[in-house]
Amino acid sequence: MSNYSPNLSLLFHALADPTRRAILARLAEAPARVTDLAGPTGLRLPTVMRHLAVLEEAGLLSTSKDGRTRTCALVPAALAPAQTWLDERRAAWEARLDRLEAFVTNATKEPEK
Amino acid sequence: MSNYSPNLSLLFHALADPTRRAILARLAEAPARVTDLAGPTGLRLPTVMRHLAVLEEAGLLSTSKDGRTRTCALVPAALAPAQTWLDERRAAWEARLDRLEAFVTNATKEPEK
DNA sequence: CGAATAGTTAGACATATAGCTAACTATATT
DNA sequence: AATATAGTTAGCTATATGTCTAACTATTCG
Repeated sequence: MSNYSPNLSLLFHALADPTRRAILARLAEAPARVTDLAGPTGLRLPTVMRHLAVLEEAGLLSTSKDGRTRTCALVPAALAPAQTWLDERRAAWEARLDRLEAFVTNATKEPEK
Repeated sequence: MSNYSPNLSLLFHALADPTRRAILARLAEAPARVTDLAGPTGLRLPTVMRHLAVLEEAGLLSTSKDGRTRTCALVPAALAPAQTWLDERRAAWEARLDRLEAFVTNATKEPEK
């Protein structure tokens, strides 16, 4: 619909993979090199690189290369759009439910089926 | 790593598609039949059904069939795991950043606390 | 009954995703 | 200079995803 938002799609897609969430968890402790991230996951370097590319496109991490090593670091603020979306939706949805319940409660006089 | 959670993957994946988010937005107004959901999206019924299956697997909506029509309704509480995950991560990540900044600041100026 | 309506199932198809190996570049280390 | 280390690029494979059409199963209605 008119509610199109490429950022949200990239963000949620990036977060939808357990390996990527594991990478983020690892980076929450400290910035790390690509090899450091590959170790715990048991994946090959090129595979990890793909995940890093997805995370970076979503804005969730930034990388910098120094000599032959690339260091990856979290970008905490990148979560904001997802949080905002969830907060807004949930509030709206629950408000709707509340109104519905109020309506049903008021209309308790009609049996059916 | 050990933080594996299939629910989160299903949830985030379900939310990663703009069409599915549009369906959720439509359902936020009121429960709707499958055909009602197909209309605005411009998609065919089978396509919409697939999206509904994804959303239902993620727990985001529930459906019930009455006669020949199926009605879909939101399950607002289903967003909770995603919200919790985001809140926790973001808090932890920013706390880490703060500690880092404090460290850098302390390293260049007089120590406090 | 017979036709219209709502949904479902099955299958085709193009693209995307997640993983791999092999081979290459660039930087340290010895 | 020779070798080891860190990363990158290219390309293969299998599976998943999003979309469609066609054909089938109810249900409802004139």
